[in-house]
Amino acid sequence: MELTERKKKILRAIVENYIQTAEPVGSKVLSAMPGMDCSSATIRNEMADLTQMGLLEQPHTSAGRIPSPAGYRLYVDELMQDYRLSVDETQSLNQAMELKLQEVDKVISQVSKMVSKMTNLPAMAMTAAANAPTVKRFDLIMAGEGSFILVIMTSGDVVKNRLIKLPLTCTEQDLKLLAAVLNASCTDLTPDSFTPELLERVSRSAGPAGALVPLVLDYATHVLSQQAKSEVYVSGQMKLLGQPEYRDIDKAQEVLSSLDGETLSNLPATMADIAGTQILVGPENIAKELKDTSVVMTRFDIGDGMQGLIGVVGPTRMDYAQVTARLSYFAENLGRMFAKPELPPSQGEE
Amino acid sequence: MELTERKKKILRAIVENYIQTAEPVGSKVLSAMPGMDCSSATIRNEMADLTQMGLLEQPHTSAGRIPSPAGYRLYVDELMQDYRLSVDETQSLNQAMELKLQEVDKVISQVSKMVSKMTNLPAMAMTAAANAPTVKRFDLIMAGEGSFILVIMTSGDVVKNRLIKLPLTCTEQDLKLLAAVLNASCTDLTPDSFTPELLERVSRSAGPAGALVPLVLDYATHVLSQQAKSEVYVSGQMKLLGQPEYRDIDKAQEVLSSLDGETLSNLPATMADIAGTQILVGPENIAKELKDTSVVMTRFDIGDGMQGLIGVVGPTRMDYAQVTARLSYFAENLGRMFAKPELPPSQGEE
DNA sequence: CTTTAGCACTCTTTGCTTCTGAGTGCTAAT
DNA sequence: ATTAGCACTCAGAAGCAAAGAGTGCTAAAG
Repeated sequence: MELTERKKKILRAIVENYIQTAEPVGSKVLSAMPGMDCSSATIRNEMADLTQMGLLEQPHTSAGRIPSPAGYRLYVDELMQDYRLSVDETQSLNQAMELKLQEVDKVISQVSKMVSKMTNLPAMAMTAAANAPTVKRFDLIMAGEGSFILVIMTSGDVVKNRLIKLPLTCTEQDLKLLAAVLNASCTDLTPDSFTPELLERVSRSAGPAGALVPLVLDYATHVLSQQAKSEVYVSGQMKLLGQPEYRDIDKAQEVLSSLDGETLSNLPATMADIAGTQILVGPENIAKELKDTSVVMTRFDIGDGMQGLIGVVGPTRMDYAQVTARLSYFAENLGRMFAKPELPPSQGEE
Repeated sequence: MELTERKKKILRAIVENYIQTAEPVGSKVLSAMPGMDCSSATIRNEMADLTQMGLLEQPHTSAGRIPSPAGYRLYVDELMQDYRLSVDETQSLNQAMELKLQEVDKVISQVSKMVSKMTNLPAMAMTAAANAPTVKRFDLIMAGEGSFILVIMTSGDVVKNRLIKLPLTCTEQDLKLLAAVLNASCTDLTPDSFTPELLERVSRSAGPAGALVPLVLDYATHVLSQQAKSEVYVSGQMKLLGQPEYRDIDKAQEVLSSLDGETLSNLPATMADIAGTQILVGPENIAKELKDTSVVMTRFDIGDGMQGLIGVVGPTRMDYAQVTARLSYFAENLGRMFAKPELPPSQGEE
C-alpha cells in the first residue's frame, strides 16, 4: 500500500495530538481539525489502512488510534517539523547555563539537573574519555607539619591534588628530586605501565624520598582511573511520575531501575557512534526495561578527546521536536563552553 | 487515665505490627499474639482507652487501630527496644563503607546513596562547616605553556587547585614572590576581608606577578564559599514509592518536592542542636509537606570543625529501631573514618 | 472490680450487573 | 473516491447486594 500525502498528514496529526493529550485519537476530532478537508468516514478508511501498514494501533476496538513504534519512527524521521526555541526559552537556557567555574564532574551533574528541569523528564549526563588518560606532570609541595601536597596534572589538563602525611622526615630538596625523577620516568604512561619494576627503579633513583613513590603512584592510578571512568548522573527521576503513562508506580519503577548506573555505564561504548541527536523509540532501546519508553540523547565534545552525553528518558509519547531542540541547544553551548573557557583564562579543574 | 504496663504492651504490639504490615491492627490478632494473655474483648477495652488518650486512632469505625503521632512518639521514646545489627548487616555496612580515597563531596554523595540502599528509603547527606573557613596556604606552580597551577589549602586542610593561564609573561621567581606575599597577607582571612584595598596593596608589593592577584583571590573566594556552603545530596527518592502509603503518586511527589534542596538547606542551622540521632515524627517535622512522614537523622563529626548529617525520610510507619541502628552505625564509622584516615597517611582531599 | 463471651451495628471491600458513549467497520448512496 | 448512516463492540462509570472485619456495649462469670 502506498503512503499518500494525505496519509502522512493524518499520521502526523495523530502523533501530535496524541503527544499533547495522551489519549487515543478518534476519526471525529481529526476531521474537525483545520486543514482536514474530508469527513470522519474517509479518515476512518485511511486510519484502517495506516493500521494495516503497522503505523497505528488500537488499544481496543472501540477506542481511537495511537501511533505504533513504527509510526513514531516514521514521524521522527520524516514528518516531524523542527521546533523553534522561543526567545524566552533560549534566554532561560542561557541563564541556566551560566555555570560557575567548577569541576567537570560538578558541571556534568548540574547539567543533568538542568536538562531534567527544562524537559520535565528524567535526564542523564555523562562524560567519557576517548583515549586513556596519562599523567602529564607531577608536583610535590612541602606543606609543613610533616605533610606534603601531591599535585597531578593529567593529559586532559585536569589537575588533581591530595594532601599526604609524610611517613618519614624528608627535606624540600628530597621532594624536588623525587618530582624530577617522576616527571622523567612516569609521565605519559597509562596506569597499567606502573609495574613493580618501574616502581622499584624509580624509588631507587629518587634518593631519600624514594619511599614515597608507591604512595604517589597509587594516587596517580586512582586519579587516572577516575578520569577514565565515565560517571553517570541521573536527575529528576520523579519527573517521570508526572507523565500519565507512569501513573502506575510499578511501571515507573521498572523503567527507573534501569537508569541506575549499570545499564547506562555501557552507553559510552555506543557513544562514539552517535552523531548529533539520536532518538530511540520504544523497542529500539538500550535495555529491555525501556521497551515502552523513548530515549533521546545528544553528544557533545569537551575537547582533549573527552566527550559528553546528555539525554532524557520519557514515554514513547514525548514531544520529540521540543526535546530534541532543547537538547541540541544545550549540547552545542556546552561544547562551546568547554572549548574556549571564560576569559580570565582557566581550564581544567581542581 | 493511667498508662498501665499492659497498655504499654498493647501499644507496642500495635506499633510493631503496624510497622510490619502497614494495616490497621484489630483486637483479634493482638489477642492471638504470644504473650497476650487476655481475650480480644479485654484488648478492645484497652484499645478504647488508648484511643481516648490520643495514642491510637481509627481510620474508620470498622477498622483496627493505628498509632497516632503521639503514639509513635511514646513508642520511640520509651517503648522501642534497640535493634541489634546482625553480623551480616555490620559486614555489609562495613563493606559499603569502604570508600576509596576521595573528595569529601563525593564521599558525602556516596554516603547518601549507601544509606538509601541500606534503609530502602530516600536518604540525605550533607556537611557544614562549623566556623568560616579561611585560606591557610597558597602555592603557585609554574606549569609550562604559559600557565600555572594555583593550589589553595584551607583551614580544614582541604586542598583545592586550579590551572590558570598566564595573562602575561612571568618567571618562576615572580610566582614565588607572589606566593610569599599572599601567604603573608591573605591567609587566615575570610573572603569578606578581601577588600579592594587589600587587593591593591598586595598586588603592588608582589612585583611583576601582581596582576595575578585578582585571579588568585577570586578563586580563593570561590573555594572558601563552596567550602562554607553545605551541599545536600538526596538519593533514592524512588524508594519512597515502594512504601504502601505512597502508592498515591501525588502524595509521594508532594513529600519529595520538599526534599529538593531548598527545605533542607536550612537544616544545618538546626544541626548543632542535634545530639546523636533525632527522630521527627509526622507533625513535628521540618516542613509542612512532611507532616505525614517521619525523618530520622544523625549527626557526625568530620573534624576540623566540620559536621555531617545523614538521614532518611519515610512513612511515619517506618521501622525506627532498625533505621536508627543503621544510621548510628554509619555515622559512627564515618566519624571514625574522617578522624584518623587510612594508614598510608592522607587527609584532606583534592 | 476485672475479664470475657455474645451480639448488634457500622463501614469498607469486593464482585456483579447494567448502562452509557465513544469509536469503529461496513454498506449503500452520492 | 467520498460520505452518510447504522449496527456492533467494548471500556469505564454507576449502582447494588453480599461478605467480612472490627468495634462498642451489655450482661454474665471469675
